Amino acid sequence: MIDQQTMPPSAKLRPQLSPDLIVAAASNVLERDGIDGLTMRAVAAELKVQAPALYWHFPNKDALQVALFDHLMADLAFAIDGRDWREDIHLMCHQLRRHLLARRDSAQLLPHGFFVGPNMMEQAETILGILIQAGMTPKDAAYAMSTGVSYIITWVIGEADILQRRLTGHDGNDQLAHRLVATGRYPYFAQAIGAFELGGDIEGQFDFGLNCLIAGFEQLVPRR
Amino acid sequence: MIDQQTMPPSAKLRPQLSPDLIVAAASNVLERDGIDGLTMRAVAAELKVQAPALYWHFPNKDALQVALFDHLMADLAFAIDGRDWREDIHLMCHQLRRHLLARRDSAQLLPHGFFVGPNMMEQAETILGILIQAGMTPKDAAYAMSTGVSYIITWVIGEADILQRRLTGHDGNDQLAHRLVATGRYPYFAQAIGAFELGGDIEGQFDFGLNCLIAGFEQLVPRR
DNA sequence: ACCTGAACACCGTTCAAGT
DNA sequence: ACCTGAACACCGTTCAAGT
Repeated sequence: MIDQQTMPPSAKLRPQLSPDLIVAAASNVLERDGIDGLTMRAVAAELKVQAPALYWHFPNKDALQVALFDHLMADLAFAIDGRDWREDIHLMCHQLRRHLLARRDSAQLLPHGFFVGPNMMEQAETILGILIQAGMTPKDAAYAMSTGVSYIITWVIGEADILQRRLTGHDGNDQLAHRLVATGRYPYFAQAIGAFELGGDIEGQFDFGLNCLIAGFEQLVPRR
Repeated sequence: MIDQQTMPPSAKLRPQLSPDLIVAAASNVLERDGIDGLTMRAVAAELKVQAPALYWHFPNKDALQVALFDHLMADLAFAIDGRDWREDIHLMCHQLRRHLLARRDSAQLLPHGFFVGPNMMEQAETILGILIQAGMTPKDAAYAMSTGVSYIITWVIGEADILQRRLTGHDGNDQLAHRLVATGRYPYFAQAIGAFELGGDIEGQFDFGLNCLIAGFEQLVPRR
């Protein structure tokens, strides 16, 4: 006969809660219901537990979101060849963009901007290594990485929004811009308005900003 | 004797609600209580009105926030001399940063990234004019502007967070990074960690990213 | 046309109480 | 040590009803 005290029946059906289990459940909720559906109550329900139980393992929702972000970055393995640092950085940035886009609303997880957690640390080490080996000072490399990652995170948030507006056909912004341009008081904007349209070349625009940043990075690397 | 129907007594004490009045009230609430205090109920209370009244003039809170952002950008007058486009852009970006920092949490107002409203339109026209006159194609100028403004907005959100963490002394991020670096498994990060510290050169880091972008912009302008 | 009262369907978080 | 039950103090938004 099993001792009820040390081994209650529920223990076999549902293992004890842990930060890892909670993060895994939160990941499911985020993928299924998006950032608006990611509530403490929903994560708790996913684990068949009451919401306050989560507060034994995380001090607050922000901490859970940070841990979840770091978890989602764990399986990000950069495929680089180490020949040209410019190509490597370019490739890594595109990979990070795709990684974030593939995990619903992951870019909106960090409440206070870019943050290096335990898993993200590995990726950061790789990036910093490339930049420092290319000839940057450690400080420049740190700034470059944080500027680049911030760019990509912000971009992905905006891109996800554009993709959704395309689906829903909600182009209120475009309509307002066109009305204003029609007044004739904004000649330069009138020339450029095509670039702001919803049907624009979205990946090309990502590359535009990325190439601008990399061009700036190049100036920090000594010529040979 | 005044007709009660057309001129009720309350009309003299409190004029009719309007989008402009609501935006002005929202501006007060934001400055006083920050983005977390900016609720429909708080804006309504500022106007001595019930919250549902606002929904007659704005479809939802997002629309009010967008209108508020545009309002806060109305008195942004760029001081440029038109001699060197690089200097002008640099100056405008610093001015936009200061403008956003001076209006509490204004950078967090836009729910879906950068947006050009009626007031912001004037500023956009100025920026696009400089870039196009410098020799950029209208499309490149549009991409450059949107990349630059996004960079500044994201930066300011992060900078406000850093400034607050300095005040509250909340440097949990730093502690985690130091613990991980102490394992010795991240040699490159160990060299760069000083740049991530809270006491870093914050304006220098802003300039770093800005100069990278402008270096990229320069490649889009024909040499002479 | 424009606003109020009351309610709906939620939130994050706290805390005494259970086991 | 770890979780539940119940509650607190809010949210954005809807909608019938008033004027």
